Amino acid sequence: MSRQDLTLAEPRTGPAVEPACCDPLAVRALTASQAGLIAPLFKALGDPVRLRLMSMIVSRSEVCVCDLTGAFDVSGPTISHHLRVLREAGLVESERRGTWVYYRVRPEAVRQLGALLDLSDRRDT
Amino acid sequence: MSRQDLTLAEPRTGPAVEPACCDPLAVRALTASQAGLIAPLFKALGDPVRLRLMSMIVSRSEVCVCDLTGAFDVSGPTISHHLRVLREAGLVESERRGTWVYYRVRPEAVRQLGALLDLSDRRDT
DNA sequence: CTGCGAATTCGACAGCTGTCAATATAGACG
DNA sequence: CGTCTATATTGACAGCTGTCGAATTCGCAG
Repeated sequence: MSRQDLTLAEPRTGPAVEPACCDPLAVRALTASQAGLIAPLFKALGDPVRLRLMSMIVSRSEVCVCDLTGAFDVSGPTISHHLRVLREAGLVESERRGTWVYYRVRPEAVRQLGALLDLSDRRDT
Repeated sequence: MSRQDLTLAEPRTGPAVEPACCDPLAVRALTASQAGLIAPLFKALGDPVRLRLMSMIVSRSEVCVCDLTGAFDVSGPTISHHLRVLREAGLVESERRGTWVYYRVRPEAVRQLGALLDLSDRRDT
């Protein structure tokens, strides 16, 4: 195995996933352990509200929650819930500054997923 | 909007998503319609069994179902179910050849997701 | 301390999802 | 035809998920 052989041994404390995990899917199939670590990240992106939240956070450097809640048809608590899912997946992080809370993307996490989907070194097609 | 302004008007018949949809998340946030089209693709990858199935299919040119079922702890019908989810999301396609069924990746779909996660032209970080 | 606005947490509930066993379908081969 | 094998579909069920309103926490300004 190439970079790291995630044995899933040590109980992780940090946010869900290491910066570099696996070769692109095109290069080498995932082990069950690897899939178990990475699937939750895709799952977190698998809801339209969360995907759009994510896109709003990624496309800016930092976003105040107060700017997010207005952009959706769902309630404040629901936005909070989705932000929590993204945060616990390790895709974003938040910081309170006074009254407001700001969200930022965790670029390593996004890059990891992007790298996984890279088809450039596929055997064919 | 850059390439295509998905109005979600016409009732789609084909597999869920057009080859090119949106700018990378880093460039421009998704509209609700765009998010509604793309989130199901991420959702399909958001299960460990499906992610691993996907990785096995992508990393080969073509895979027989008979080679997939043995690699998991779950039953045959469950594998069939997950393959269906991947197929209906438009991530893979299948072809029957005699007794066996072969699955192939749909590279456009994977590339679309990968492009979405590209952070290279972000404003900062 | 009191009150206020921003954000989160709690509790509830309808609907979805992953799983299996049982059944069905589709070719291949006599 | 009839049977064997490979996949898929069906039906059922426990557990998860997205949503809301109500209650809570956290800073800040009086």
